Amino acid sequence: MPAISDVARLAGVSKATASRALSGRGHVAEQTRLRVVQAASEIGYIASPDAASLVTGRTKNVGVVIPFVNSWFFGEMLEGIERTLLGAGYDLTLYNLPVSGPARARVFDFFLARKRVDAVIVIAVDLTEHEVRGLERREKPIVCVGGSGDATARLSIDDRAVGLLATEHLLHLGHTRIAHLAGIGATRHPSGVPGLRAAGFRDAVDAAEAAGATGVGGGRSPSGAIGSGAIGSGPIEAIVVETEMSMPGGFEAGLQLLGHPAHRPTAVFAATDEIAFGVIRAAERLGLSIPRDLSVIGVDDHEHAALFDLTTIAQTPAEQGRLAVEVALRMLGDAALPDPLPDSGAPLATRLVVRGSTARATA
Amino acid sequence: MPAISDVARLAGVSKATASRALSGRGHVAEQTRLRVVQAASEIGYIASPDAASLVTGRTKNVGVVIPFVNSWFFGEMLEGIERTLLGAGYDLTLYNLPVSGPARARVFDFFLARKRVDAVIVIAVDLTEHEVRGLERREKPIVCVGGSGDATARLSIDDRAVGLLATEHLLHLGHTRIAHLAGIGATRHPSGVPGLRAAGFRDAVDAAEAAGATGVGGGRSPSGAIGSGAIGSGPIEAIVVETEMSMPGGFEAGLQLLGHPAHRPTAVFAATDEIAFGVIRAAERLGLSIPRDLSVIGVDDHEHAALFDLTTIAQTPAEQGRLAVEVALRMLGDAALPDPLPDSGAPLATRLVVRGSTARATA
DNA sequence: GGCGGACCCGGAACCGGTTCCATCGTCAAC
DNA sequence: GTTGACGATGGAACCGGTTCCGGGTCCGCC
Repeated sequence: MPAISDVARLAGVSKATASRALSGRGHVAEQTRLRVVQAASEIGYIASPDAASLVTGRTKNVGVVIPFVNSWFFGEMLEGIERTLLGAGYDLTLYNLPVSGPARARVFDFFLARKRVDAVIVIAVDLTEHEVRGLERREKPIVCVGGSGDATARLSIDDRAVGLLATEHLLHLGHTRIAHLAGIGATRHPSGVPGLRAAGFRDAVDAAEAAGATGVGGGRSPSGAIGSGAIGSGPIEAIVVETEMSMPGGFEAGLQLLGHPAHRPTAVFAATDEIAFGVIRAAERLGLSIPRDLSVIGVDDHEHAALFDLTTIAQTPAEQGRLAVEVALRMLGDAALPDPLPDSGAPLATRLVVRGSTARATA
Repeated sequence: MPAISDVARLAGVSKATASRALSGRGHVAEQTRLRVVQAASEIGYIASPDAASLVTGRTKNVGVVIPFVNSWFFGEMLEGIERTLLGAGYDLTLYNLPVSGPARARVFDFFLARKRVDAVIVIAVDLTEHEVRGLERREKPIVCVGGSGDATARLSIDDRAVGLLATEHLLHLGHTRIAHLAGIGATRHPSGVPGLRAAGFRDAVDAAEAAGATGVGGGRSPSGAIGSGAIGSGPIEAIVVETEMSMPGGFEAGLQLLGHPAHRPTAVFAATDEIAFGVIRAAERLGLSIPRDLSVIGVDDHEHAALFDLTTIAQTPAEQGRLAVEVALRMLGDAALPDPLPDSGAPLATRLVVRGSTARATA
């Protein structure tokens, strides 16, 4: 393997000049620069990133911590991150770790603590105080996408507003018996993604009841009473059920929810499109027609949403991944990036996409 | 940041001894080893992998080249690879690249050519002669999973046998009008995964026709005549249609295929479960009942297969990923791995999983 | 008692780059 | 005709480990 000293010798210059010529830092006469470049390509020289990062402290490598890769949302985001990093000349080291467990401590204390990565992008994982401190002590920028917590740069949609909008869409269609299939942990972790979407659901229901009760006098239900019981005894029948955030999860929950004819809701707000797909299949299995017997709305605009004709609230994980990388690179003081980033505080964009799975309530 | 010299000073030994004590190589008195370890943890010392790999040439890092991460099969495999690498103390650098295009050349000539990775695991990508040579020149082991080509370690199921088995399952159920929804490229690249599965389909059809024509005299169709036309004019009506290997792809193709009542097949062999899901939805959309009006069999045993009650041929991508890592580590001469690997030449295991989507032909 | 070898340890070279500092030449400004 | 700024370059230190080599001690064995 040729080293830079070989290049230097062949070009008739010193190591220092060869380094300057190849990296572009410092002054080198154009003519000698060409001679060095020529010599390098002649012997197939490729710089050793290890040697370079040993002295510069930069590795041109960022770590990505992600709880799943095998779900549409996370996979899409990972692809967006990867493309953007590659384009900027960075490597991506993947840490796919369960939300908790021994593997997590190992990744943070051993893998990420070393000097292998310049920055860390953390997806849908709440970092502990200890984990944040450990990285900050080593001056590694952290960018969080989704999830909660503070102390770091954070990119996120407004999940509470999403829940509100989805539910309002159903309410405006005249539905009064509405179920929310929330992700697991919605009640236990009110600040997590499932919790925030459920809170938005409650907001919409409460507001509708308050509006309906105007002049009649306070039929507003105590909003603490969710869980999997009914909330609100007013004109709106609302129920929240937690389920696995997947298609089988939505299917199982859907069967339970829709199987009982008497209490069957006429509309379902699913916390994710995958849950919604499961619900749709459960409804079909039970002989219910969508949207005649049941309206369904999801969140994500999954690539299969059009196939299921699913009304949903779109977000763009690949784009979010791209943004996360740009924020991270900016924190590293890297390349002049194109247009200024949106206010880092502002939530990311979402968009209501109305398809055929929601319609006016008929009952 | 503390360096090893700080540890050495604190422990009252030389850098050399400190290095030996911490890495476990060479002889160090147990007592001084403890003193060094104690000193290291006291000041929070963490070795710099850059410095180490600079001199040893090993990086404890393997590169993974994968065309998609956002599909069940690849995502699952990636998770398997990641878990195994992490367990062995290795980092995983991800290169998610389109099957062709400028990004591909960049990854191979720039990213992988540097000394950042010890080995490369390539998934479902056929390497060019030039790419293989480039890596071999730098003495980096290559492990390929799926795909075709030679010159490297390769892990793969027997896709032709899978196609054969799936089709025989349908034939034994009495179906005589069978369609194969193949992946794109099945005819153009006969040695690719879609091509091999399609070949297995043809094998089964040909064999059935030969058996049916026994004594009657050679009704065997020319097996070259596939594409999207009918193959075989004997007792078996077989057709091959290429489609995107996804649920929407299967849905579209399914609508076209099943929409025409006269030529409608009674059974479909889908090249992947995701295609099968699309076909099932298309059938339902057309009012066909499964398995009464249509039998469907897929390949993969996707995590949603049970939900769709889909008969399929199971393979285990996560397990395959684990195996790929073990082969790679073995080629690196790493840790004594548990039991010897299966013959590297032998194809990986698959298993027929019969569920409710296939049944005897009724027509 | 002498000797070979295993064990333990320190000094120093080395991996392959980057960068500080010094030197030298050139040219514009005073 | 100096002075000084600046461009171009080389020498050498340095990043943080690993490993070679050599010296010293202790033990077993002839």
